[in-house]
Amino acid sequence: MRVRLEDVARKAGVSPKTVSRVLNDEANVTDTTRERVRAAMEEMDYRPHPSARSLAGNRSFLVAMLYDNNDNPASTYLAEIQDGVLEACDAHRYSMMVRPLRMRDGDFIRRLDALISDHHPDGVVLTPPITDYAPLLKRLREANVPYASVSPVRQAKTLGVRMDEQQAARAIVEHLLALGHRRIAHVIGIANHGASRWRLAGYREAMAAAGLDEDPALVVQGAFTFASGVEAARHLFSLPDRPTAVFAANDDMATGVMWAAGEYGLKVPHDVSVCGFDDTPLSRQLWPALTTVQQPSREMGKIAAEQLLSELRGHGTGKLVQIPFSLQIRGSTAAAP
Amino acid sequence: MRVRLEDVARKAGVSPKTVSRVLNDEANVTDTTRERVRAAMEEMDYRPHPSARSLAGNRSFLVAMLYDNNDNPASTYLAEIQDGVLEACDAHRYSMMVRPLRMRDGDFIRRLDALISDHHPDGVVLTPPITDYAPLLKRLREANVPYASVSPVRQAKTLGVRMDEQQAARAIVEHLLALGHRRIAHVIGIANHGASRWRLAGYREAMAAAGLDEDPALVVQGAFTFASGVEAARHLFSLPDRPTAVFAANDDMATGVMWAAGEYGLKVPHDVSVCGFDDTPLSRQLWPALTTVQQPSREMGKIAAEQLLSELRGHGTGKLVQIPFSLQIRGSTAAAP
DNA sequence: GTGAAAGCGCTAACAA
DNA sequence: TTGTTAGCGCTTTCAC
Repeated sequence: MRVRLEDVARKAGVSPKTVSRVLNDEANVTDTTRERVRAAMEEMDYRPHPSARSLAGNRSFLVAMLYDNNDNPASTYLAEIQDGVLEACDAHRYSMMVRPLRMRDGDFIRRLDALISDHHPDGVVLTPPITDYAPLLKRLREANVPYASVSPVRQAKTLGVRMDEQQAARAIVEHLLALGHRRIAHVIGIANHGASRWRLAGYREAMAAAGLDEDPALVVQGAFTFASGVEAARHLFSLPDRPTAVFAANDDMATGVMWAAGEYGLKVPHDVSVCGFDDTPLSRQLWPALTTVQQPSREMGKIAAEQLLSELRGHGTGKLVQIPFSLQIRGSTAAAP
Repeated sequence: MRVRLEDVARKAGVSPKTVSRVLNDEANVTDTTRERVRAAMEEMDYRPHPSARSLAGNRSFLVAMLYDNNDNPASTYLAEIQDGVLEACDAHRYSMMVRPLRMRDGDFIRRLDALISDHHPDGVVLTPPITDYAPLLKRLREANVPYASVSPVRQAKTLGVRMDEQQAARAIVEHLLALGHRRIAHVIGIANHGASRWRLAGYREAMAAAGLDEDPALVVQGAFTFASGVEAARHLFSLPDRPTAVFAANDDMATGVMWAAGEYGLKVPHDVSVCGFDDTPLSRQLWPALTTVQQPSREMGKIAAEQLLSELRGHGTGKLVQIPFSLQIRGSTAAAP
């Protein structure tokens, strides 16, 4: 019925252990033997039994992707990362499982422990905002489970992938400045998220470089959600001297800003320019379409998983890869009125 | 280190086999013995090793969720289903893996076979549109892999969950009729998707019941994407006698219709009413917010997985569960001009 | 109702 | 460089 390693060994005229060596790319096999075994595997369409492998070898060939589905309004972001992680795992014949965890819940660590003792993942991929949740990282190190992160805040000794969000934010604000805007507002994301901090810092950097003093009334707190964008914008548009442009820390909030503009009878981009960050599918579907920063989430997930796998498989060592950003200039930004 | 079944047996003063019986809810254990074993498991925080279980027992305790990420523009839909499936699997201590497959690709079946022989899932959950892809179903039956579906077209002998989409579509068109609309257009989804057929049928049923003859010019083909909605609407709005309301077969297309309305200088809902189907997060973020049909995707994923699991675990038999729909009346629909 | 022995398919440790 | 032996943690089969 099922082709076993032993069957391949018999066919290739070697011992089971040698087949195992070939299967695991171990040393100490001559090239000719290796080839002979490979041919036999191919011919018999041999598929190693994952449970037998992990039981005997004490490794699971499993990568778990951890995320917080509470603090992530834009689930397309996670879906794209997941796609990328999956692609990388598939390519290396690892399997992947997904694990929602909520930082706000008291049983975060208990659930993490359950994951580890139930499934024994060889490593995990962390997504914002849990990339920097200290109790999590501590527990992973104690349990000796390697991890790679997408957009981690602390970057020393961390594997994964990042983008220079601060530079990207600065660039998009400079785009507004170049259009002649001077009263530029910013809607901040959830406090303590790395993304919020970087994007705010980029905004400040651009404004300062243009010689503009920060008007505290123009910097308002949001929470990455559409509703928080609406609320923030209502505040901004009620100001006696309202902004001519709003840079929201993500696309969902930018959408909320555009909604609020409608409520106040302001035309985008004629009366007010609006831009966001992320380049979610939504941003292209709005009218006018949203100027934003492209984040290649899928690619980032793939890279993070690859770094983890290269760490696990011992080929050299995983790194923290930095990828470039790109601005998507669309209809929601125009010259200052 | 790790607590094994044998350790539990020793503590409870029984044989390993008896612990195994308790673990698997088998018969032939007295209640007192069962209780004693349970207590020992609890006390030692025993976690069975999944690989050992599946190697010895020839089952994987694994459910795979299959989807086509090609034909699914709204990935939040899949993400929500996934969340529900995961919840159900967790509750029954099954693990879940996700598997993108593309009907358009030639290697669909090869990739399915790879999934089966690599991971041996005990069952799979199917999502639209692959719920009715004949070669897939055939292969699953041959390989003896049970499946449950979300919104399958063929419903005889199928496990899973469904909603009466035709009635829902009829209801939303009746809402437009009640507002005084008579020239109501419909934008169809991808041909052959069950969703497209049901929603079109509901539209026709409502129009016919209102005594209105179908105007073929008002029924146009789309493809579930934003862009296809724009294109369809441009055609409709160019008509000499344009519709006063448009029912698009999903929210993404409805968004495209709203975009096109802007291009033609038409105000929604003043000049034209627009409604969709699905109640994606997007639908609440538009301005005006979209009238649509709520589909509880997460719940549907959970129910489908539960039906599969109840089939797998032999507790009675899985069924095809029908769940109710609900209309979300928002700002994009109003009285006919 | 319960237990003893054998073995699932693979790899670790050691030997040759 | 290659093979042998033992065993991973559980379930099966079959005996009691």
